[in-house]
Amino acid sequence: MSVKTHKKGIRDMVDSMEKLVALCKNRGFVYAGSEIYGGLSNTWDYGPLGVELKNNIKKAWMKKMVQENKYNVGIDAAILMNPEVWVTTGHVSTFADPLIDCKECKTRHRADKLIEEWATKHGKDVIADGWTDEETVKYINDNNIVCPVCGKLNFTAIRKFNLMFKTFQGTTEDAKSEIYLRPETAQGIFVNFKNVLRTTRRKLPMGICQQGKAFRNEITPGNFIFRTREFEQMEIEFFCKPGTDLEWHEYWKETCKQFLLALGAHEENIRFRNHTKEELSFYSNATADIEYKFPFGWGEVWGIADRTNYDLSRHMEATKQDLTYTDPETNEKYVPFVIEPSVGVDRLMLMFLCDSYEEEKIAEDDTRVVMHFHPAIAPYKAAVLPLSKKLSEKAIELHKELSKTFMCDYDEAGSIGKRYRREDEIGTPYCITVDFDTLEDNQVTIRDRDTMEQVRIPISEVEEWISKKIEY
RNA sequence: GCAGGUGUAGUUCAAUGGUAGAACCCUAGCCUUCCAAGCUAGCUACGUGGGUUCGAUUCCCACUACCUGCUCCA
Repeated sequence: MSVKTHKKGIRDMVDSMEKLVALCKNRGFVYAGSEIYGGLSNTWDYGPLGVELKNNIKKAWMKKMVQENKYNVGIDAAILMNPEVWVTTGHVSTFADPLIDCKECKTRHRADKLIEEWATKHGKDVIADGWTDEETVKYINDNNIVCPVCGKLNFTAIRKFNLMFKTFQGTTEDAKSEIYLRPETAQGIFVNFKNVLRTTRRKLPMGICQQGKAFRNEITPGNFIFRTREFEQMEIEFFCKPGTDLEWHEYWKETCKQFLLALGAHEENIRFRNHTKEELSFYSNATADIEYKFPFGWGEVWGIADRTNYDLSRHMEATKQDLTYTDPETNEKYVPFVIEPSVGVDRLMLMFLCDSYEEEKIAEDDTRVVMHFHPAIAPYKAAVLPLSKKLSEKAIELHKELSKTFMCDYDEAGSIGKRYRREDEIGTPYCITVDFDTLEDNQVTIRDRDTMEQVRIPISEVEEWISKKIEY
């Protein structure tokens, strides 16, 4: 994978998210959700430029992970799944914890754990798991179980935070038709493992790739599009032979990193963080996060986890289906181990927005904002700018032609310098100027956003020239 | 969900118990032959709902949204 870097120069890190959020809103990358109704907490809508950027990132991922990777194939599973899936994964039970807050010291506790801890201390053996809310509250009050932090007995009512969004399938709203919006895309891959293996006639190792929305009722979302309740994931479940998993884990760490670098991310803003033994899920062999240095601190962008054979084994238990793989050469039979590189699209987009942002000081009292997107992900690849409105006809003709191949902007309002700046601010890498000589020699000037260099080439070569530049 | 702060055009800021001004941005016109020129005109705001009041953007309450701290993670 070749690595292209764009102009680094003297570059001010976005010191506050506000500037970026303002730019996003102002130029049509990201708007606050449901704004004219007073908004809806932590929902964001992607505008005309935002959707281009996001789609370009998704396209790039598909290209690198599916099209160019010999092991991988893609699928797109349904958001709605059989609710039993989430029972198997533990999402139903784990996230139905009875939570109470102490009104005195504002700490939060699990009501059942509170009782069990108290019981243990008092030499009793009580399992409060599975009690009704009434039973739990009654037990706490009857036994005068106080807050372990402040020692007072003044709790809120029990609340259950289920991380999953619930809805109903069919027209009746009874418990039987209750289903969930998926809290992760991964399970859509696991339940299709057998289908994909058979229909593609693949051998292991094999990866299944998927992009799609997932929904989580996070208690604390925030930081713009970094953590939202509705988000989009790009996940690979990479199935391999047990014992080779750590090797593949390294392979995917490197592949993911190279992906980011190929799209122009600054290496100094990226780091790996390996999960400690305490952090690892009980079933995981290893997990490494790729973190990015956001204006608000280092944040996880890409999680690369070794999930062992946990998921497939659980699904085998629950469904009694055989999800083992038989090696066609050795006849060896095993439940594949899984490496899961999982990245949030919205986070990735935020990362590239931050990483591309530059506030360039031109004079004492004059700054311009330049978004240094890699041409591959830039919303517009080029803009056609007639030097004068008298040249509109020629310019419109060129714009129409180029638009057949890639997203191309057109602007004839205001001075040429102003238009350059407008394009700089939305990250358009190439500005094509149609001038009066163009009418004579059929050549145009292309200006590079990062280097400010200009080339003059025949109109007939423009499309190929730019197409070459946006390769990745 | 809890605590603290904030809420006036797209943005940054004013003023006011008698419904609001500016700059930048944006739009249109004139002008303009390569990096924010100029001139003219124009568009656009008191988060939402109650209450007090003759009258509320201003005072009070509730809600909502955003920012900052506690939980979780792509």
